[in-house]
Amino acid sequence: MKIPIDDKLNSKNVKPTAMRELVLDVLIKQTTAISLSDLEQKFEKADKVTLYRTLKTFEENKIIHSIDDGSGSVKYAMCTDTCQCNPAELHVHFFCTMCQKTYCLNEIPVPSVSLPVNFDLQSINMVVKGICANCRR
Amino acid sequence: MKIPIDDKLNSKNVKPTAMRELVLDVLIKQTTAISLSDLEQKFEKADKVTLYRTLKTFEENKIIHSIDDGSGSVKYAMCTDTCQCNPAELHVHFFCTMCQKTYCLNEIPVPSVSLPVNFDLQSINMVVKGICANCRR
DNA sequence: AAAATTTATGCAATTAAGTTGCAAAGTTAT
DNA sequence: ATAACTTTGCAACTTAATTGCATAAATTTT
Ligand SMILES: [Mn+2]
Ligand SMILES: [Mn+2]
Ligand SMILES: [Zn+2]
Ligand SMILES: [Zn+2]
Repeated sequence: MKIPIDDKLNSKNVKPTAMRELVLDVLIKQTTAISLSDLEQKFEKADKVTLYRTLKTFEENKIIHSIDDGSGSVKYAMCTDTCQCNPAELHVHFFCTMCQKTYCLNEIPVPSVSLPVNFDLQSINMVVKGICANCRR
Repeated sequence: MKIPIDDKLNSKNVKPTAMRELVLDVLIKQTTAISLSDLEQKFEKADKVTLYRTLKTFEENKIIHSIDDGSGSVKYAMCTDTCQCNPAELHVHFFCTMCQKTYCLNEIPVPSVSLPVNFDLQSINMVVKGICANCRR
């Protein structure tokens, strides 16, 4: 199949199967994060569980990251090329209450917060809700 | 029943039924946020749906606020006396990955973020994950 | 006070997301 | 070619959240 897609998979040590190529192709083309059921609807006949496991595999291998945007279903989006998914490089996510789309605001890092004494930070999830630029106009 | 509890309910225009008094009493005593099923387990024989609707009523009337801490079940905690639940007074929440408890960090306001142009902010959910002071020692 | 109306509660059932078990199909190594 | 391992597809299950509806309780009207 397409060379850059296989390259991506190989570089993340994920074996490029037909299914994975198709899923990664869909993911790369997204401008906003998608859920498992969004993904399911992009295929005529693909099993939800296979898609589910494909997403899990991609996530484990840092091809994508998952986003809990509070909408009730977890969304997934591509990691940036340099992303190591560590706490220091977390970015803010934006959920549009009008179009229900979830955006990675890759340019906007999660601000640091000072916790009460003896509270240890592991990670932060920051989701801004509002109206996106597309819906705004 | 207890006067202060009924006062609280009345002040928020929620009719003080026996069930609501019991539920509010439990909520007031919590030091960390609790889920519907946590609440259910605090009663011998109480219907989950009644508890569910009680929480919804409390939330609508700003007696409590709900917290999506990413644990899979929504948590609830008392609003502060002065809370109007508007975006300006949102606070950070902390989820301990060891004891699974969710804390309201009422003293820590959610930091403001500057969004891309034409993105309108409605609210922010900021959940910090880590180890709490109790588990730390 | 009785009747009518509204509100709250309890039980059954449903929805939807996420997840697991297992067997069949496909792939890679010997 | 055989064995070992990986991936896929289907069925089934789990859990949180939610709805419908009938009964019970409280409030209002007559
Ligand atoms: Mn993202
Ligand atoms: Mn809180
Ligand atoms: Zn939008
Ligand atoms: Zn803890």
